Amino acid sequence: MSFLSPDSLSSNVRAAITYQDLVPGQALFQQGDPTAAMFGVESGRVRLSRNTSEGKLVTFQVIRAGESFAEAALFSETYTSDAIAEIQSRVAIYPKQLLVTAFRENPDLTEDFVVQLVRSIQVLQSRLELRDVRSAHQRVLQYLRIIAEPNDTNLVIFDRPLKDVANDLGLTPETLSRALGRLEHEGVISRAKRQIRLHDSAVA
Amino acid sequence: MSFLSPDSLSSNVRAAITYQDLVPGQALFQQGDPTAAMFGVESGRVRLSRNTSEGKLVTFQVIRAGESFAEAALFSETYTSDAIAEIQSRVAIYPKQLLVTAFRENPDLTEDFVVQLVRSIQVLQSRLELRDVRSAHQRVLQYLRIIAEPNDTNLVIFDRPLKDVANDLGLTPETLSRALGRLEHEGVISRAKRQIRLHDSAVA
DNA sequence: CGCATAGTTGACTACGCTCAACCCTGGTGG
DNA sequence: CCACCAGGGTTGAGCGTAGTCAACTATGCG
Repeated sequence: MSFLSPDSLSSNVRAAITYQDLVPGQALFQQGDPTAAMFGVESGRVRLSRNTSEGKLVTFQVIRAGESFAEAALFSETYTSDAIAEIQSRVAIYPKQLLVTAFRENPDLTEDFVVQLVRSIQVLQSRLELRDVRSAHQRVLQYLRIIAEPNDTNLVIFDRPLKDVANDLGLTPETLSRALGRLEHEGVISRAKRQIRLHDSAVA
Repeated sequence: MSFLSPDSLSSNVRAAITYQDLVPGQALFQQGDPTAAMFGVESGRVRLSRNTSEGKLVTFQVIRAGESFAEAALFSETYTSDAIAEIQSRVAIYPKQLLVTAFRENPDLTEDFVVQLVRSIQVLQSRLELRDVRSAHQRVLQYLRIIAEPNDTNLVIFDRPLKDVANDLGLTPETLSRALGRLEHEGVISRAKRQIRLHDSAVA
């Protein structure tokens, strides 16, 4: 990614970046914590989520290697969600104050930063839109289409348990399993464990 | 609001701002249109929404007088949603290129802008979280709590049809009606048409 | 006064959730 | 090498709740 790549930062900024390793399930920060920094995932996978009062887990975004997160934290007093490592991960820490001052001197950096924010908004919007699809198998199909689109290849490979995917979709694992089964039965997709191929009939 | 208030803009920027009046139902822009500007609502009410392939209407945000919208458009090629006037409205038009250059010269303005973006993200996050509450009456209650919180008074007054509110919540008007009826019956709220009072038992 | 729209209520349906049992895989240790 | 185990995934049965369709009332506006 271009944003926050080493050569886009001045040396003094680069020097202030530290790193942290996280074990699976470890929290980097929690909702309500005072904001101290934004982060980039060097390796592994971090989930931004929140626990509702009813005990449900709402996932806002899943951050993978090369992506940044908690951009919004730079302009907020506290974090608005939890950040949990789903697997062993390594994150880069960009101290808040440091970046804010860097932005004031470097408009290009700022612009890249804003682009990231906009991207977050768009991700959240599609997630919200997805939730308005009531029928489980339509929602799953839509989800697969969204994931498959960028690659353009009609292949979707999940790198995490289907039960997590189900949760992202606002479904139970059982319902997701049945939905996938039905889609396969209808000939819309074919699948081998976590690899799913969308047939042409799924594009329509 | 502080952002884009007249005195925070240089005179040449101010001069380039134009205005447009919208009749109820009129679209200011539609998803896919090339982005030309961001906007502020001078008076009236504008809805940012999208029509799904299944014919549903997903509302991302409702913009009221004094608020700005389509900030994300400044850093995107096309608009990602429709902007529809829900009632007679007047919007200020801030041309894209103009603002982008203004940002490069005015870090304070940029920071205010970013704060707006962050706010959008937080709004979307709570909307998404709300959707994870399955039971209708719990969801409605949660929604009322969120709306009531800032004012701190336990009174919620809707300025638009309940069927629109229902749609925001991902419910049908019938279900919302029943949910409100039930909450009232349980003594959690009391209501007179579109005015709703939350009782202390609703805070828990 | 009459029409259109919003809101309410009722009966029925359908779909996803819950709970439970079962299979399958990968990993661990004897 | 196999026995065991834990977690993920699948399948089944039954239930509950929100959606749907319809009829009716209430409200606002010409």
